[in-house]
Amino acid sequence: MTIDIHIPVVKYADGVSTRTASETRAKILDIARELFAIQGYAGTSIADIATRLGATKGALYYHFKSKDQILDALVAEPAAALSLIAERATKHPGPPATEVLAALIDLQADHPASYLAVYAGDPSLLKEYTRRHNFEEQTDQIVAALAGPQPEPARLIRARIAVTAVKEGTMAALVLGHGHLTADMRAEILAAALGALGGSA
Amino acid sequence: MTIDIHIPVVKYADGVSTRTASETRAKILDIARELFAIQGYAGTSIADIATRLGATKGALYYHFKSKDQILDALVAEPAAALSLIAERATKHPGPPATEVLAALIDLQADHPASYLAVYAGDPSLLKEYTRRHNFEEQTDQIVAALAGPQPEPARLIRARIAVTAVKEGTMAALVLGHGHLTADMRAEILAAALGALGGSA
DNA sequence: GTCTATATGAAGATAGAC
DNA sequence: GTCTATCTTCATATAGAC
Repeated sequence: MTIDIHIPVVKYADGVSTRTASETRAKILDIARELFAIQGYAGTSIADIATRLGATKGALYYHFKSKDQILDALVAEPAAALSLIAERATKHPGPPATEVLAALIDLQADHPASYLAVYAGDPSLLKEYTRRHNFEEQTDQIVAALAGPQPEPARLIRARIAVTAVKEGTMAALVLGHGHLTADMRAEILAAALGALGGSA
Repeated sequence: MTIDIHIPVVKYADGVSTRTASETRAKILDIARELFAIQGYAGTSIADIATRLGATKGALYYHFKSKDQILDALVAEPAAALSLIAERATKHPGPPATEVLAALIDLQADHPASYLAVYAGDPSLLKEYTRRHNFEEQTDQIVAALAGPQPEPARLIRARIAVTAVKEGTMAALVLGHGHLTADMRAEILAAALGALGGSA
C-alpha cells in the first residue's frame, strides 16, 4: 500500500535547495491515508503523521492548515466519484445492477487506500466528514437504485449486502494482490455480489 | 436500539435510597454502546457518556476505573461468542457453511449494538482492543473454514464476502425491523450470503 | 453514589527564528 | 520549508467533600 516516491531536489534561482511542497504534500497524504485506515481518523494525531514523515508538526502545518483539511484532500476525489455513481444510478429508472456494482469495484480499485479509509466505515471519520459531504446518503441512493422501485424489505437487504460485498471483496482482493486487482478477481467479486443480490437483477 | 430500563429505588438498612450500582452500570454500557457505534471509540469521550447519563465524570469513574474497562465490559460477551464460533468452525474439517453463517447471524442478532460497534470495524476500537483480544484472527479463521482446504484466492474472497454479507445484512435487517430479526429475514440473509459464497458450499 | 475541583497529559494549532 | 517553543483546549483520571 505504500508508494515509493522519488523525491527530486529542486534548485531555485536563489540557490535554495529543498523538496518541492507538492511532493511533501503528497507524502503527507500517503501517510495519512494509511494511518487513518489503520487507527481511524480520531485515533490518528498530527504528531503521528509528522513522526512518520520524519518532520515536526510545525512543518506539517505549513502544508495543511488543519487536520480537517488533510481529510478533505484525502477524500475529495473518491467522494466525487462516488457521487457521480450515485447520481447515475438514480437517474436512469432501472440501471443494470452489473453496471453499478462494477463501477463501485473500479472506484475502489482506483483509490484503494483513501476509499478504504473513507468508505470502510470509520465512525469518527464519517461523523467528522458528514458535516460537509454525505456518504451515507449516496450509498443509500445506490442501494435503492439496485433494489428497484417499491422493493420488499428482503430486496433492500440484499441490495445493501451486494454493495457491501463489492466493498469487502475488492478490499480483500487488493490485499491478496498487493494492491493490484486482476480481471479475474474483478469478475469473481462481481459474480459474488450478483449472487448475493439474487433474482431479477 | 435504546432500552428502557425501569430503575428501582432501593432502600438500604441505613435508610439511604439510591439507584443500584448495577443498574447504573448497565445504563452506562447502553450509552457507551450507542455512542461508540456512532462516533467510534476514540471519538467518544467520557464526558459524552456522562452527559447522556445525566451525571458527571466523577460519578462515572465510580463505576468504571477507565475508558478501557468500559470497552472491555462491552465487548466481553460477544467476543467470547465469536471465539466459540471460530473454534468450532476450525475444529471440524468441513463445517457446513450454512451452519457457520447462521451462527454469525444469530450472534449479531443477540448482541446487536455491541456486536455492531465491535465488529463493524471501527479502526480506533480495533486498534485499542486488539492489544488484548483478537477479532481479526477469529474472523480470518472463520473465513478460512468457509473457504475450505487449499482454497483458490477467488474462493477466499467469496468466503470473506459471505462473512461480511451476514454482518451487513443482519445489521440492515435489525435497523429495518427496529431491533427485531424475523425468521424470514434471517433466511433471506443466509440465502444472500450463500449466494455470494457460490458453488460447493 | 454522586458531586466539585483539579492534576496531568495529549492533541490541535500558532508565532517567529532560521 | 522546517524548526523550536508555546498557547489552548479538551480528555482521562484522581481526590475528597457531601
